[in-house]
Amino acid sequence: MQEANSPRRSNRERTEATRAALLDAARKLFVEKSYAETGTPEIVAAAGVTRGALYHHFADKQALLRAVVEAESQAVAQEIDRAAPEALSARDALVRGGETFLEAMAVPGRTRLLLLDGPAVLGRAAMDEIDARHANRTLKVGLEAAMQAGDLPALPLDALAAQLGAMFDRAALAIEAGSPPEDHRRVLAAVIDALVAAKS
Amino acid sequence: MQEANSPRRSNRERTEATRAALLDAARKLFVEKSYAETGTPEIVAAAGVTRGALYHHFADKQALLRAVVEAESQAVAQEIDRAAPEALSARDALVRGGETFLEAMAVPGRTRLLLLDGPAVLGRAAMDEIDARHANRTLKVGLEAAMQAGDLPALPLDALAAQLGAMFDRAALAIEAGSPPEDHRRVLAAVIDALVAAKS
DNA sequence: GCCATTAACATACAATCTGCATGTATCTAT
DNA sequence: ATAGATACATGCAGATTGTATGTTAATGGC
Repeated sequence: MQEANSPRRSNRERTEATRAALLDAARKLFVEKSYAETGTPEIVAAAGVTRGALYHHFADKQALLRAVVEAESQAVAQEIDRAAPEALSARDALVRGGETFLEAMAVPGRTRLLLLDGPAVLGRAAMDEIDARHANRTLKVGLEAAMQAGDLPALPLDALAAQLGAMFDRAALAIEAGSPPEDHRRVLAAVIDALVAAKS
Repeated sequence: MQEANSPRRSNRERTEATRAALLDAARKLFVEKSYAETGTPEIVAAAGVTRGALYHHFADKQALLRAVVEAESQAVAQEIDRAAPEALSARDALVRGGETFLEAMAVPGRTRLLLLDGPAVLGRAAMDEIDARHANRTLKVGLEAAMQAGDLPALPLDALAAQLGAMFDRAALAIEAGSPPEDHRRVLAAVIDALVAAKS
């Protein structure tokens, strides 16, 4: 038997603690100064481990970013799922989901991680794959439901989800840059309403 | 008197030739392997100059990317301007401008330079400033004309231009990634048509 | 036409950084 | 209890960036 602090920790505990410390430190620094301007020595110092630990748990610096991005993307989707009120009109569900997305993306650093460094470092394809399992999935589900309910015109689902998703992304980016949030929300709602009205 | 080739060139000639060689080489390599994975030694080798010349003409590697991006952005806007048919309905002008934009962005490397590495390395604010003088300017002009003609609902112009621009950007990216171009063009046109129909 | 100045490079150097290879302590399974 | 795997720590090699210093070629007065 040992005290609860450092000695005698199981391998699983050690791994989890180290990975968490690395992810936290990396997230903080990537957000503060960008991925490219953050060195691994700085990350491990902030995490209180050595570079050896970093390269034991992650193949390279890029894999560390991938893990950070994955977690962040998942967190955003979770907030959207949690806020889903279930019984709304297709239109309201889409607008409501969009609002929640913008709120979730207002968490400091998320726009940089998910919309700038992520795509540039990991590539568009990798980001699409991640997004398809998270935020963009929620959007696609909403669009599909609306379309089948006849509330939206029949359009290619993937293309529509991609482009509407891009609008939301851009709105989140612009808002963080100081653009009036109300303007962007109005435009988003107007586009959704226009599409719903065009359901011919 | 000297022969026309290398000796006895004016300073202006030397500068222009060197800068052009560096920009060409940098563009080629940034597109092939991304900004981050291209080293300055490789760039200057391809350009046939030394790193001294590079750092004489550009403050740093980032400034070189900025120059490449600036030129690329200008080229896209120029193609759009050139293709503008002047006397069309607001709706047709927007759709036509969008088509031209997608064609221009199909030039290899443009999506990477303008939509991935540019924003990540130079920052969103810097890219917005560049875009505001080029492609996004043409979009904004088109939207403003349509709005004043009463063909579009009154919406915040900057936000609308930003978000529609994001849709076009995303379409360009998706098309390059292999997504069916026709799907994206249909969605783009559907959104524009829906907005025009909602002009009330 | 000469000379001082400046522009346009070339070269060498210092500081980092990344990824890997090697070494060591700590679990874990048998 | 011991063999082997896991989780690190440390040191190294190669490469990269930006700068400082040196050199050559053009330019602008006199």
